[in-house]
Amino acid sequence: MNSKPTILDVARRAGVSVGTVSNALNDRGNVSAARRENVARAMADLGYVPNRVAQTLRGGESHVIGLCTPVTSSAYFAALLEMFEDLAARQGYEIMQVLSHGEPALELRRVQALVGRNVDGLILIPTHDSQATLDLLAERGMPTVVVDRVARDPRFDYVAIDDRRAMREATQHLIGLGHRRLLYLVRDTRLSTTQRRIEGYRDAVRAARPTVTGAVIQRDSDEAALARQVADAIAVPRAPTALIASNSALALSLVRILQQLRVSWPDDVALLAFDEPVWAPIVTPPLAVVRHPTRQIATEAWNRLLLRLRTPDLRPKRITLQAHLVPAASLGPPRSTHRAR
Amino acid sequence: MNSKPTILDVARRAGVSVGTVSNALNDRGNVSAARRENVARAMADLGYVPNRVAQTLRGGESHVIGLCTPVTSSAYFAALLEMFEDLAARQGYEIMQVLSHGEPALELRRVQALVGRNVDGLILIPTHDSQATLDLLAERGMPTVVVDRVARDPRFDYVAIDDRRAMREATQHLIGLGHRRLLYLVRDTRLSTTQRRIEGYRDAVRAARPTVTGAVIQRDSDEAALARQVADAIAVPRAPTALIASNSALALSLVRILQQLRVSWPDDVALLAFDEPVWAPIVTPPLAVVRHPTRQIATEAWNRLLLRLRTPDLRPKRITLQAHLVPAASLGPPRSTHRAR
DNA sequence: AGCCGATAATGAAACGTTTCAAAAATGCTA
DNA sequence: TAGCATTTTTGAAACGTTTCATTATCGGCT
Repeated sequence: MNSKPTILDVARRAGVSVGTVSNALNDRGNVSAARRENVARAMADLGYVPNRVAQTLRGGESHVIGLCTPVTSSAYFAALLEMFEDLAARQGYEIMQVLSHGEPALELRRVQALVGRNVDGLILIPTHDSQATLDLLAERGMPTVVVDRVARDPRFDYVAIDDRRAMREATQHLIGLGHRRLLYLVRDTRLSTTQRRIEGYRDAVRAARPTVTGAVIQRDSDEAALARQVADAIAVPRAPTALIASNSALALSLVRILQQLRVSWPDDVALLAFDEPVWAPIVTPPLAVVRHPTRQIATEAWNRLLLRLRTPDLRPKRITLQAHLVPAASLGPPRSTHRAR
Repeated sequence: MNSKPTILDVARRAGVSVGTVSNALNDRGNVSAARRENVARAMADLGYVPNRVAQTLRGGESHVIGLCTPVTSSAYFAALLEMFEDLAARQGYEIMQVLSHGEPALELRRVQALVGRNVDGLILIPTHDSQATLDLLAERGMPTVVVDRVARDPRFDYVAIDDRRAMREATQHLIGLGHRRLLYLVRDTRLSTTQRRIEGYRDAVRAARPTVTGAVIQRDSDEAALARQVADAIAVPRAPTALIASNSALALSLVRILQQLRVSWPDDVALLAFDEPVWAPIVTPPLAVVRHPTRQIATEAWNRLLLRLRTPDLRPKRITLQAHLVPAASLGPPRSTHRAR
């Protein structure tokens, strides 16, 4: 019990030197079939499991990839983790995940922990200000792929969706349906993701001025305050006829708030969410969303990181993916148009 | 760039020996204030980060806790991970998560990977048959807390909810509302969690026999097949008046299916889910659930594991927590009773 | 000034691998 | 069978820490 046989134990039992065991283990050439056989048996008998820690210390490669995300409770991040873990497992890597809770200082500490553990590379979903973290990583020459959410830093690879375009197209779609007064709900305007989405939104609104107006409401996670704000925005005479939530969590809040206010969609307002909550198809009526290409993001980021591990001085690259509108019954023409018919 | 200063570099720069740096770093006694100061400055200048790998190799403790779960895309597991990560970060640990996808063979391989990485301890959410994994862990004397889902193995600590009781009480509640024909949808009957829930369900049904009957439908993730089965079950003359889904994913499927069949709740059937999907409050009408005490599970498991790390030969213990019914509008009296009024 | 007991600082061993130069064994050829 | 070229095998160094037995330094007392 509690035995941890080492390579030395194996060597003794097989009657060979540690060097030979190591060679057999990593099947390098130069080990005769007989020895190889002996060693294999000895390993099996003892239940030997190579000590990755020692391997790492000696060899320099840990075969651990760090993953730093704000949280995991969001379905999007959980899905990313899951995909990375699968990719990793297939290729002899482990994932070590660490949470920043969106706070720069905490992120730095947690990433430092990863660095101290000799991760081979890192996938980072940054906070609104990851400068310190990025500086650390650049200084250490840590292979890193940044996903989403931050102004571009020329030292790193990026995988991101084209938020601006996706949001512009979504907004145009709403305008095309006849909506003239829009309202966009966002949470953290410090995130470049949010900023780019707002830009896209404004692009579309601007192009249709002055007929179309687009407001933005910013709120942290205080749902009660958000509820008041939404209630106010909707109560005015020329109220918005289409509401857009910038992510799933916000969409959940918004739906709850509208239900409480007894505002229904698409009759009273059209409803759209950026990011795809699992429950989009089952609210009544179903919610239209802008879908993240999650799987693509994960594979692109992973492939890029692995490529960079093999070829460290690759020139940093930005990989941009497209997110698309998935229409559903929550979209409809504005009420006035509706009536006009 | 790409510099990885070691303790030796720090020692040189501070003009002391490596031993002293180590002492200063882990502030052990016997280091004069002056030296301590020097060392601190040298570390800051060089951007020194202790190499955890070397520490682990020498010291035996890795300060990494392994976490093996079936998936992360379920909100329940994602929440557990998140809580563990927070607890870990606070106490100088990292979490290394690994996914079994519910397959015993894969689980074994992934857990072996964790063992090879010298994790100090392990939190395991088993598959339907984790015997091989548990044997491995027991043999290595790996401190392990098992969460949920498996027949008890006397060698390990357990944290689980009282599925049987929770399900019995939930079922009794439905019966109390007047329901006489129940239908329980489950996914994997090989999981002891599922089995115990079914037992609880049967307990309640049996106690109310012969007035009350309770059927069970088992289905893998094939939603189309499930849809047919549900449609059939509901089409018969004396159809069930209350449906229960055994977890969130199943609840999502069920809601979708019922919507398609244009069966509404609570008028046509009462609806209840074991496990709490985020969307429970926003489907119309809101879904009643049996809520997992997720936070409690996480803290109990974590505390127990840390206790066991400090005191290895603790006697294994089973910690049982209660899950409670959270009523909502999806529960109502059966249609017939309804009409009778 | 010389000693003594504390307190500080040092340096080498050890953790479990991999790697690599060197030694040993083997096979071939003449 | 001696000599040489290969192929196997070996043993020790190295990775970056911690630990611990030694040694050095210091302050306080006679």
